Amino acid sequence: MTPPARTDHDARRIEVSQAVWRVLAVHGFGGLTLRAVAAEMGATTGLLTHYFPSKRALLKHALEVLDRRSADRPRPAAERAGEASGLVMVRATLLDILPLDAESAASNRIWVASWDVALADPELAREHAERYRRARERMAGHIAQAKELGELPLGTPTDDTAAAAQSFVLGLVVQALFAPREFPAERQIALVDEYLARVGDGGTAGE
Amino acid sequence: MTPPARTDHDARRIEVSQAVWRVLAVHGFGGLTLRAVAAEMGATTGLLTHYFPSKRALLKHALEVLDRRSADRPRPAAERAGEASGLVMVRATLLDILPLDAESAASNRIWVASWDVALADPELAREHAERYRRARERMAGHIAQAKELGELPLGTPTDDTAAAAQSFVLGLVVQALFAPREFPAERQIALVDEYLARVGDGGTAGE
DNA sequence: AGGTACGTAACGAACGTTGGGTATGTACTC
DNA sequence: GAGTACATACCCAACGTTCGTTACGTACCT
Repeated sequence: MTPPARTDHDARRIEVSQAVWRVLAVHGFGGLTLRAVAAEMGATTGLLTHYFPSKRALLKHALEVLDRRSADRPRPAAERAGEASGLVMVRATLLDILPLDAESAASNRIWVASWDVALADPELAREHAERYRRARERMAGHIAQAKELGELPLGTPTDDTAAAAQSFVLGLVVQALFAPREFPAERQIALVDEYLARVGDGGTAGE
Repeated sequence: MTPPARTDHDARRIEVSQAVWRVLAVHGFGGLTLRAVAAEMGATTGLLTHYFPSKRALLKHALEVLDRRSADRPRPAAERAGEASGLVMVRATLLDILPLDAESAASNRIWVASWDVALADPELAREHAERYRRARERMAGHIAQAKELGELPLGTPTDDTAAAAQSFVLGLVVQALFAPREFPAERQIALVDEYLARVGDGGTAGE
């Protein structure tokens, strides 16, 4: 009656998700087929259907893994910031979104590509909206801290500052993906710092 | 030898493009099929192949139409700005990108959705990169004017200011598409104005 | 009469999905 | 502790559908 657990079910699901990931990174959602995923992991479509009842379920799981990976991935900037609070943390959060290396570029490519299917599917659109809302709230927390520290002016509502900052990085991601030569890592960082400097103008700490 | 021109060839191509447009606005690029387009315009796939040799040709033409439509569409803000120069023109250019009404929301949805296929297809990616580069250059022209007028500080390179501004609106477009309730037109405009006010800080005109 | 415009129908390929078939391991029996 | 029963994991093959594409037929205008 107890599940014999001959193979690690969850581990296999992750393995499948990673294959989905690799297919998406190269061919986008238009090239995401069960056969392509199966071939990518050296298996057959029968294996896929054994772990996911349908392609849609597979897609949803892949997006969740992508989300979790984005949340759990190494955040070099945030870690270097340590337990710093306020503006330093805001900066770290923004930098960790950007496609500064090949891996995060691949992640961002998939994110951007997912907007096609997400915008055409109400449920996926809702989930995406929720993700970005949470990201803004997280950012708003750091911004509120920065305000308390006097690093940011109090004039603008925290929500607006967070929405603006997220807009800025999202757009920068898109441009960097299409023109990586024009937006190398250093320039992306410089643009963020320039942006934060502008936002920080009017703060009371450094004056 | 002269073509009898029983029907207006170019007009039909535009008609087809508009059908493509309508299909894309609802189902995204994942739902773009010849049969869907044919059904949308009350015709058959035979008509489509008569005007476009392949689906890819149809897709490329649709993207061109989208580009041209974005360039030629009514620009309420820019027109109201008239022949104003400098910062007013920068503001108008930014506002005319945003999904402030249903129609421009549909356009933006298609633009965002096109990033999936574009990122997976080198040629389309190159064309997209070129489009955004041109948009930045156009913006840079207005920014340079604003600098001459003393409306913007001279410290930051014009290219960077343009890239930053474009990043900001692109990201705002994405967030507004996914969360239209949280980003109504007024808030989008307010965020842009807030952004421009920050960028303008340090200018010499108002001091 | 002749060529253009377009519908009709069919092609092969690829899609998501389903249903066996075959190992391979665990659980129970004695 | 060997033998049986059984569930799991997976491959393999095929299903019906839908895709892009092609060939062919027909109506219409000059």
